[in-house]
Amino acid sequence: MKVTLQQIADKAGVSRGTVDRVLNHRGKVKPEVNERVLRIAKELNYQPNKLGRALVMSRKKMKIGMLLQATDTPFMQTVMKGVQDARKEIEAMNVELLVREVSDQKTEKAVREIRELLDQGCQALAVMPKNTEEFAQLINECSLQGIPVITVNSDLENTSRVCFVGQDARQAGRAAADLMRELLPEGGHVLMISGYRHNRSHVKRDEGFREELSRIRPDLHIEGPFFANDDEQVSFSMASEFIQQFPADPRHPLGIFLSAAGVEGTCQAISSCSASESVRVICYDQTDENIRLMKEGYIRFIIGQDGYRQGYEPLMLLFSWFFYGTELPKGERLTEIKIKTSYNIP
Amino acid sequence: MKVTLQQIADKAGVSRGTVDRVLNHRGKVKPEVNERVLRIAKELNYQPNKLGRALVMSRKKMKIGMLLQATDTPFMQTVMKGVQDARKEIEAMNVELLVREVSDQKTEKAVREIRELLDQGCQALAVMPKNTEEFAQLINECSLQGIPVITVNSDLENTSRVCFVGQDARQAGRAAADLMRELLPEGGHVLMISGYRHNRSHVKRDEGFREELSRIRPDLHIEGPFFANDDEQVSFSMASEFIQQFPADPRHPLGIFLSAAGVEGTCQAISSCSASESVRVICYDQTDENIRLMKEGYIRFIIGQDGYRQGYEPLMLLFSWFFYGTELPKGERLTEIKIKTSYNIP
DNA sequence: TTGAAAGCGCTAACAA
DNA sequence: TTGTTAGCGCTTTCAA
Repeated sequence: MKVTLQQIADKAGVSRGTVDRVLNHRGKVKPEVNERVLRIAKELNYQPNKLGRALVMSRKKMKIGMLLQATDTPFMQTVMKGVQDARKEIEAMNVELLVREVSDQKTEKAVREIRELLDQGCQALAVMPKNTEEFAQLINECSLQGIPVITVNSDLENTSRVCFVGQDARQAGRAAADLMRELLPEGGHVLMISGYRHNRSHVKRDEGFREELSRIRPDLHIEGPFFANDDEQVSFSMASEFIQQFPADPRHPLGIFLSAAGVEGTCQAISSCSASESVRVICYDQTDENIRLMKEGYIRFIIGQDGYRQGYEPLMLLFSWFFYGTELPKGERLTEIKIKTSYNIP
Repeated sequence: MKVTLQQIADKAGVSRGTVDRVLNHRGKVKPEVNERVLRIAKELNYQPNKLGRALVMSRKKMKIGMLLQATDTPFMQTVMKGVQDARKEIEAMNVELLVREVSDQKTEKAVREIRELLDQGCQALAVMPKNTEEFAQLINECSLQGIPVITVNSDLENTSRVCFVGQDARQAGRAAADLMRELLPEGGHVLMISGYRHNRSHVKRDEGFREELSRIRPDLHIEGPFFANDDEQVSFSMASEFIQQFPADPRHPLGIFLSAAGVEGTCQAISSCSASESVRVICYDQTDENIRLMKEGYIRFIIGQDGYRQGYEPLMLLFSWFFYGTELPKGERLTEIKIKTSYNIP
């Protein structure tokens, strides 16, 4: 049988209340009592019972806030699934979850949303940050007030965010390069289509890919990266031009690497050139659309970043921290770099 | 605020006890009261509070039993990690976990262990089964007694096991074939080294691999599968002979597919032939040893089956079922087929 | 067939 | 500085 507060209290000749005070550092306790209780707790190897604590906590009104970006993209849908599941669990325990979304690129809009979250009394925050100074300062401000912030998907180093949940984008780029190496013939051509020049994830993937591919396959010719700004029309043009520029056949295929959106446009280009047998595509994010295109034979590999976990884990970490008193992890919690083919995708 | 038993009781003009009786089908209740309570509960969308229930349950003495096989293999170490983590969570809630291990191939030994688990009062079971009639009957027997059984790693279809947690072995074989297709030159040679002829997972992987590879790369020459019976000496000989038999160079490599153990022996063979540049190995299970061999450059791809989850999930499912009253899932819970390269492995 | 009450382990408000 | 007590939501006696 597990050891309880009461048992410690009995052994120490004090009341439960005092033991609670000692173990949780609330209120003043006579030093000698303090020490005695601490010693006995250690002797008995006391582990607080999560359920007891939780039952009490569920009486309080706690709020967790979350800020998401560009929730209309397919990848974000995956993240949202994680958020929804977390919401269910969290709300069952009587904790409120406030989710805000910003779709445009304005920092100020995002900052305002966070302030509103704070005003509404959120005691913990999970945010997909903008990479600006103003935003970084806001996060530091929160920490100062004792409100832990977890960054999601994209990190903000050098702030006092408590941890980061997301992918190592550069390594994800390298992993793609390592797969591409197997797909192309001696002296083959690769086109790199990226997203936004100012998006760190995109750029890091590009860097990782290019640096690793030119190292392990110096014979290949790498074009780009070109930035399609998530515009399918643009990626369509880029891919079309590339395919028409270089001759290819099924035995000597071309490669296309996409570090962001633009997959649909690229595949349409391949389709309209009747080149699906002679172009090998590697792209990111296990979205429904990408999965479909892979099953249709346009995409060879998808690199996944476990969007579900990015939605689910930050919230559950904050929840457990408050509710069960678990420690918040520090530093980076890198989500798995998933390699998906049509054979291991749902 | 969440709706509680008491609120329903108030609204129905009865006591909490009666509401509990109605909602959980315990004891007799006057039909009209029964109906009224049910209606109100639905109206209010009553969801029982897990914590309240759990706190009461933690008073009882519950036991979960688990039967594991061949726990000395590296793969099983991964499973054991999952078991240990589950144990920690489960025991924190005052539920006992009894784990038994059998190392030999005897069915009767395993059956005896299960009977002992039952004698000791286990109310739920997770087992890695033997594929025998006797074992299947034992599982059916348990279900008859109201003891749910979850099969782990290897399934026993046509029994009344409540669900299965493990990999789709045949599909995992196909996934390997799809990777191998990219690694070998026109008319190349592949060696298949398997484990035990009577092990269903091994055989299914073999079947999936062979069937898919010969479909998508009919030009390749496939040797085997040969059964090494998890003996590194044997796999060493097989691999050595294969490498010596067919000429190869880095541009025209050979392929070796291992559906079970024997990886160490195979890599030693490659090493002693100085052929690491010209042999491409695909094997199973993300074990420390395999990871090391991959980092050393002997293995190109590892197909993982999420052994951790196989240890963790069955136990947590049974625990939540008993403790929180959650439903047990039916059918197959297939663990992810993970494709690992040296770029996405820890 | 039903109600009342005890109690799971913990926190927090109040009293001393 | 410490002890007492009232719950949190639920299950489970024990009486009625």
